[in-house]
Amino acid sequence: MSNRTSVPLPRGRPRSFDEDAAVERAMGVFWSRGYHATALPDLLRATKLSRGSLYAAFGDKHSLFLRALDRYIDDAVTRLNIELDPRKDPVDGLRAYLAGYVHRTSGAHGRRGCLVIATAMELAGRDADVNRRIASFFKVMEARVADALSRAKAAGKLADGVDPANAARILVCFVEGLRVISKTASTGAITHAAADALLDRFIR
Amino acid sequence: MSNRTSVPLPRGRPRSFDEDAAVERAMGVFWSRGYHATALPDLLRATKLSRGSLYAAFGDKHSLFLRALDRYIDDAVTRLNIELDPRKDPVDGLRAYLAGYVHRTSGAHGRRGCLVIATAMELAGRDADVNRRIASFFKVMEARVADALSRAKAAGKLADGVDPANAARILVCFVEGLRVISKTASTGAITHAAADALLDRFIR
DNA sequence: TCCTTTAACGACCGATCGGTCCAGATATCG
DNA sequence: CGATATCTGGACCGATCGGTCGTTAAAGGA
Repeated sequence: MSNRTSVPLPRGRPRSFDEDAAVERAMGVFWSRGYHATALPDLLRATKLSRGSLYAAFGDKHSLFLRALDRYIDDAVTRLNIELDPRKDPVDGLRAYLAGYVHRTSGAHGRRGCLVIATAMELAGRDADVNRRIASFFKVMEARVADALSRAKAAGKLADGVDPANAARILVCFVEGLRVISKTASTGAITHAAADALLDRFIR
Repeated sequence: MSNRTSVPLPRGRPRSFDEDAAVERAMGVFWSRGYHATALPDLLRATKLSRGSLYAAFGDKHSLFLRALDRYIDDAVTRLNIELDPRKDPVDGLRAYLAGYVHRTSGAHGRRGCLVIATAMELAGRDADVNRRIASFFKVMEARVADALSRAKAAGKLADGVDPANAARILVCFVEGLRVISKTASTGAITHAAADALLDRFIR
């Protein structure tokens, strides 16, 4: 059973560009420049599309931005699901999670910042679509971390008196704060040591 | 000895508006909307100035923004110096510091966000003037917190194995991360509990 | 009171914004 | 091959951007 949705077969000239690749390139531009500072010509240059093609494919700048943001968040959630996979050791997972952020906030990587945070600060207050996506992302991340901490606690690996929910919020705020200060500071070994020290306060 | 700098006395019509108050109102607009999303008419409405007056007084939008950012940072550093005053008990100071951020990130306050973080994400990568100010601000904050922690350690109030420099970076990242997630989430009691739990891991 | 000096104002500027539309190219199908 | 459908590039649109400048109003000093 091909042609599942009973849509008539396309007849004319087929699309000659990869839509997902265009979204990814657009994501890169928004990531580097932010929403307002990204002008149409920037997006056209990055996607190698003409105005007409871009508007036909994506509707408008805002819709393309949402596609790019979704892509960025999907990537992050995928990474999260791998690092904090319930089938793996939760403490190892938390170490990998923190190590990932330390790496991503070091040097030039760090200075590029984070599209989610930049968007939260630039648009979340005045854009319901954006707000929903970002609130959901932070919620998912905190839930994944809390789950890993709960499993660690059940395995007797948490220090006395550590509450998984509180510790999860602490860890999430820590890594997001890392991304903020690494926009301007070169956070190298100190950050690595800080991440280790923080986790060591929680595990037995 | 009046007229110290041998500047000729002003002769014509004196300025009829308060420059500092105008900077403060402009700061509020940039704080709420961000740099790029703030248009001249927004600033004119907020400051009750005409285009001509605003440009005569402040040069251009970017210069006015730097004035506003400096004002915001000065306020924050002043608060920091009060909360973490070396003459006061360092642990009380750290509690006040965290409590201030918890309060400032709750409810509607939280959703307004933080001008420093928003600016870091929006402009720091491409604006050296901005980058310098923000890097310096984070450095000052981390230094003040580290100093308080060092004093606490000297007073025997720190838990075993806590390094003031690492703990300072952790606390700064935590509070900045708080500001990020509170842009979209309503962080109420959980955040308060998390802040308490974090500090309790460091003090004896 | 008159003159000098400066602030205040808003019309106006070129550039650029996001977005539309059309003419021409091109690929597929009957 | 011809008909058809879609893509492609860029001319073009009104709106708005940040910024300038000539005019007017007002406040001393002489």
